[in-house]
Amino acid sequence: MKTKGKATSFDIAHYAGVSQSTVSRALRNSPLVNDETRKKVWEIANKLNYKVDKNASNLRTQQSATLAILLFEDPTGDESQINPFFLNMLGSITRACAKEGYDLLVSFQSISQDWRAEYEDSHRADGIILLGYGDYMDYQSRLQNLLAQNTKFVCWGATVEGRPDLTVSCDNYGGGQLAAQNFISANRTNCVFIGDASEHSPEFLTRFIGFKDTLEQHDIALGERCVANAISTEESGYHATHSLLANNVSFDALFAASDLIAIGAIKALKEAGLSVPEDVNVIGFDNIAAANYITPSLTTVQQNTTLAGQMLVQNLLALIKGEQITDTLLPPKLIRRQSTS
Amino acid sequence: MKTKGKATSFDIAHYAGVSQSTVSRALRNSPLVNDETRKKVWEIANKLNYKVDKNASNLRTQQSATLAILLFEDPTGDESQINPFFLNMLGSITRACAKEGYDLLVSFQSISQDWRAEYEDSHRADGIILLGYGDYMDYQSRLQNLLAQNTKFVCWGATVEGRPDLTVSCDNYGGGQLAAQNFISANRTNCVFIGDASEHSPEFLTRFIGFKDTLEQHDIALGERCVANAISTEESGYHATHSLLANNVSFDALFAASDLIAIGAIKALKEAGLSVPEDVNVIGFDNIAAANYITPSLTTVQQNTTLAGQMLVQNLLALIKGEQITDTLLPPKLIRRQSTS
DNA sequence: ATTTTTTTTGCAACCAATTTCATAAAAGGT
DNA sequence: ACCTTTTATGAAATTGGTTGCAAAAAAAAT
Repeated sequence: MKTKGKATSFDIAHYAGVSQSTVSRALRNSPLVNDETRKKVWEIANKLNYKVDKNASNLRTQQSATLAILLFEDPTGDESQINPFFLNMLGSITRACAKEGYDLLVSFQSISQDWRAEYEDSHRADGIILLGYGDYMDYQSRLQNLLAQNTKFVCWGATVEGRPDLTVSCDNYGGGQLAAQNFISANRTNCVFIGDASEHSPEFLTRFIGFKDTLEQHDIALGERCVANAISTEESGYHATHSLLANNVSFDALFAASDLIAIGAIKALKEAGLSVPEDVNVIGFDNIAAANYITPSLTTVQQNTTLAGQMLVQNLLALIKGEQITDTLLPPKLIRRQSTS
Repeated sequence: MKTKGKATSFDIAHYAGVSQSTVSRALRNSPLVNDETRKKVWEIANKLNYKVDKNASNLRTQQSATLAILLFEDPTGDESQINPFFLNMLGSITRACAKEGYDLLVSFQSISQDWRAEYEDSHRADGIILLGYGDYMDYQSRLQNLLAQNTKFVCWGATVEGRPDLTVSCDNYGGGQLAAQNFISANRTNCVFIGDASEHSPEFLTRFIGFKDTLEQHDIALGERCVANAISTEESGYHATHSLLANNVSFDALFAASDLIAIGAIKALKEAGLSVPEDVNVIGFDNIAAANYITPSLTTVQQNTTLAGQMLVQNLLALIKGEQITDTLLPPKLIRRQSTS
């Protein structure tokens, strides 16, 4: 009982003495087949180590049971280092896909590169998840491609007014509030923000606004000089903080738009002879693994990556099914550690 | 010039005034078509946003242009935390696949679970990459499935004598040597090893043997009591070190089988009032991101994940092509940081 | 026993490409 | 001008399933 090459449904049909259509139905547990027949077919299929050919099946049904994830890398140079936050997301998305019975096609994209692959993948997968798209301005224009193709996709990122795509994001505004509240209750009112607070990085911008609004509600001002531009890397955080200090901006509380920035900032502070948290309280954003390992350990606004992955997949699947869905906002959570007093 | 639904090669054929076969040839740049015709077909294909249907193409050619990676998770409980080393590998494998024009199908497996997916995937992909298989004894028996099916696969792990699968691995023995040499030249001869030094974890075992052999070549003994069993988690490293100290084993140098173990070990040492590196020198293995962030920063044996990913993919592709290939050993490199003097 | 209804089954079309084989067109040789 | 070779093209088979439709078999109703 062994066929050369892989067994096909025809082989099973032959051994079971039924037609190939019946085999197909039996294996998909269609109610149209007799229980006895079904059992016999299944037995033979198992014996032959038979598996449905996905290509044939997908071709016929015009589905792929596959989602694609496009991970845009920060242009940090070092090839092998991916933003750990995205790596976590990748893990949870993979799991969420598996749970739903979907395969996940992973591809990494250089942000600078032309978006060919995202387009290619749109033909291999039922839907796409976009992660870490870099500069929002570039992203926005490229979005048009996907929209024009009527590709189903969801995106991890800020919920921007009038944005044409469907997003899942952390409540960045709320996260900024949490940070501000923490500083206020610790009586640290001399605050700075490190991160790109412009429309180029809507997530950072939203965090900043939540932070700023909350401070202002307590009559604390955040001057222009108290915002230092930085992208989400340790180096960038280091340099931004460094130049802030070099400009004689004095502060006792620092809110970084991401943990990587915060780690760089702490390094700069230490080098300047300032101690954390005594001289400066520091709060980051993301809760990457390193946040718990550095000294002092980093207080940070945690994004629930497990939930995020699930929601991205769930929403995408709903979108594919044609259901009407809306943007999703996930609750942030402040993780208190040593970098705040 | 717009068809309902996705454009097919027939649509292009129609607009170009040629047959569908010619379209297929033209798009694959077959030498059988006239340059003029080819150009015309390409133009129309571009205009129609046409992409070859992978399902149809793969079905016909009986290939998938896809590799699958099976990531076995450590049974650590916390769902969302994946061993960061493997996450890095995932990143570099993804890149290597992209470079070779292959898609990568990712799936996570609970080690305890029955290996169904690996089998399933063997039908969707041309080959499989296995990563982090947990207990080697269990793994070995399950390997038979893959071998029986004549599935093409490569594995990241120790090169074990008589092992039936093809592996790519770091030179674990050499890594152990590096650690020992470092201790010796720092005149630290009271060494311990933390990690499962048994055939259940061949990688760890090999690191241990390289370590031990080198010490013995310098007439330094490593007693039984100086090896504490641990799996690759921070907690496990913490507890192993803790019990070593509780048993009054004294030492001035500690080699951990992985960075996570080392991080846990350092925590235990600190709690016991021992300082690193003054009282105890510590060396880890892997060079995960956290190794650079902890205090003191961790001296460690780096595994080149970028190269590892490339070799895994390259070897697997060679295997698929039917080429004769052999196990690959990658050179380790000692990264000196603060945890050694 | 006969008709009606229900349950199972098989035939054949279909999905979108690749590829073999036959043939038409163009080029080359004498 | 005629035959041979080369080049370019199309018709049709093929890949392995899924599914609409028709028909056969079994069960139920009269």
